[in-house]
Amino acid sequence: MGSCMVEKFKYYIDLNDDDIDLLLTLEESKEHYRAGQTINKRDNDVKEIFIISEGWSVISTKLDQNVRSVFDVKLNGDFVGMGEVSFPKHLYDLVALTDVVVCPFPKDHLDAIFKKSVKLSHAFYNVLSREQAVLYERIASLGRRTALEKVSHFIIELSVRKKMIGMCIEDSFAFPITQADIGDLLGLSSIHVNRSMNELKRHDYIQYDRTTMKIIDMERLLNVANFNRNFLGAPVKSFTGDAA
Amino acid sequence: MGSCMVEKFKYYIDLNDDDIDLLLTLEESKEHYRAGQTINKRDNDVKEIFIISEGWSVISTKLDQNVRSVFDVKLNGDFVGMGEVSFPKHLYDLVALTDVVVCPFPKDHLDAIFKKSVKLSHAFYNVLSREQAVLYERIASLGRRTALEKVSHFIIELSVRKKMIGMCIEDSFAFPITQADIGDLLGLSSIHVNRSMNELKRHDYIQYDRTTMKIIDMERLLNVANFNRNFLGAPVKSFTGDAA
DNA sequence: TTTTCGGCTTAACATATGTTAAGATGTTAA
DNA sequence: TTAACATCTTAACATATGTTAAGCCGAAAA
Repeated sequence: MGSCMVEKFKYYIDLNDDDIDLLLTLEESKEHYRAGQTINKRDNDVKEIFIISEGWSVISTKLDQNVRSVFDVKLNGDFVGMGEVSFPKHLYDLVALTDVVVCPFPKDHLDAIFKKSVKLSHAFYNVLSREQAVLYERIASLGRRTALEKVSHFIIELSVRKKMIGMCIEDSFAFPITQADIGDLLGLSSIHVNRSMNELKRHDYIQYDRTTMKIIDMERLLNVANFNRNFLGAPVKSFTGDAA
Repeated sequence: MGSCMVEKFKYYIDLNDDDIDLLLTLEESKEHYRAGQTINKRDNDVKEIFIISEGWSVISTKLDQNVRSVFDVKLNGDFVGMGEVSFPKHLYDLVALTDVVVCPFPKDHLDAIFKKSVKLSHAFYNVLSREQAVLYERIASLGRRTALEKVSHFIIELSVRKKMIGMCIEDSFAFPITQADIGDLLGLSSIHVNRSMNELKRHDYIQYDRTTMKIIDMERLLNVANFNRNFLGAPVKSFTGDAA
């Protein structure tokens, strides 16, 4: 099996052999973590960027003794720490929800990329921009959507992301996340997450158990969520906009 | 008066004469907008990055006929469109709250920067990373804070930002933003923003009128807001962390 | 097999925030 | 000067969401 970074960037830009060689040189061997383990801890030194290779994890932080905020779920193929790499210490915790495999990419290698390849520098910049767009979407969601909309939106977003990596077949995908975690992600109590999910189930929009989520009526779910279909749109391959 | 971009980046990195020349070459003349004008419109072509030179503006989007989400307030010295530049079309509206002066920086010039200066590429990447950290903070705020905490936090954040640009004297600063706009920013109704602000006023934590905000009891306001003092912390000058 | 435990489910109740409406105030336009 | 309009303010009321508590269920541990 090849390089995580190469696989990932092939989606954003056309890599030539030099690019691929450069990336391969800089990559290290995979690391394994168990469900529940903390992969990165806030305030620890930032040593690397990760690409998730397998499993689910979440980026989160404790605001207070009893208050936790979850910022995002990270899946197979996602980058972690793309922005944190500009800071000396980790800003957030990265916690494994399932068993997880990650590809670490040492952060001083990023300096090498910037020196040697304009194209790859662009690519890193673009990844960060896309992450930013997703965060904006989340802000709008948190501020101005009802619980039912938030939950629907979250489920659809996951199905879209899972589909992109071939892990969503017939609108059905693995769903190993706790309702409490979803609450911390959407700014809701776990009880209210439960109410909302069950309402969606009662209407036969979705079906789920402890391990699996299946969207039954995507059309109506999209409607409930008020989902903007192009917010996870196609990537742009350069600043000048000559996309794929 | 010199270049906006140079002024701004001096804060992030040590610019030598070549860097400064490069930035100066690429900068264009300032543009003026009137209060209420839309500076960038969503779906229009992205042509440039801006640095705000004077005045207040907001980044926002309409989710629906009656629903608007405000993502951020942009002040003197702030970048706008640092992430949008990776997309062909604008993702959000940029609206002037007061009369505004901006320094445009054409986006194809960014390509030139990436080709000619590793250091400046780093700097742009770092700016984007810092913006991301602020967005994470906002997400935590929206999801897990009460109205009173949100409003307090917003006022303190503004005072910190205003202080950084020398526009906050004795905890007093210009405040030309509507309670409705604050509501759209914090995910609250304007009525509830009013309730919260007046509660803060009644306790003599703050004092304000249509044009000016003054923090009277910063200690207690920080306490109400549960403000994390280092979230607007010092910048990092390279990925390898050899800060200033 | 039984026990334990974490997560799900539901209900009853509490509360923060939203909504509507009406008047006050200040600012701009005529 | 008056009129028109934005915004702020306050009150009464409606509702979405949070909280507490209790029982249930299924997976892992003993």
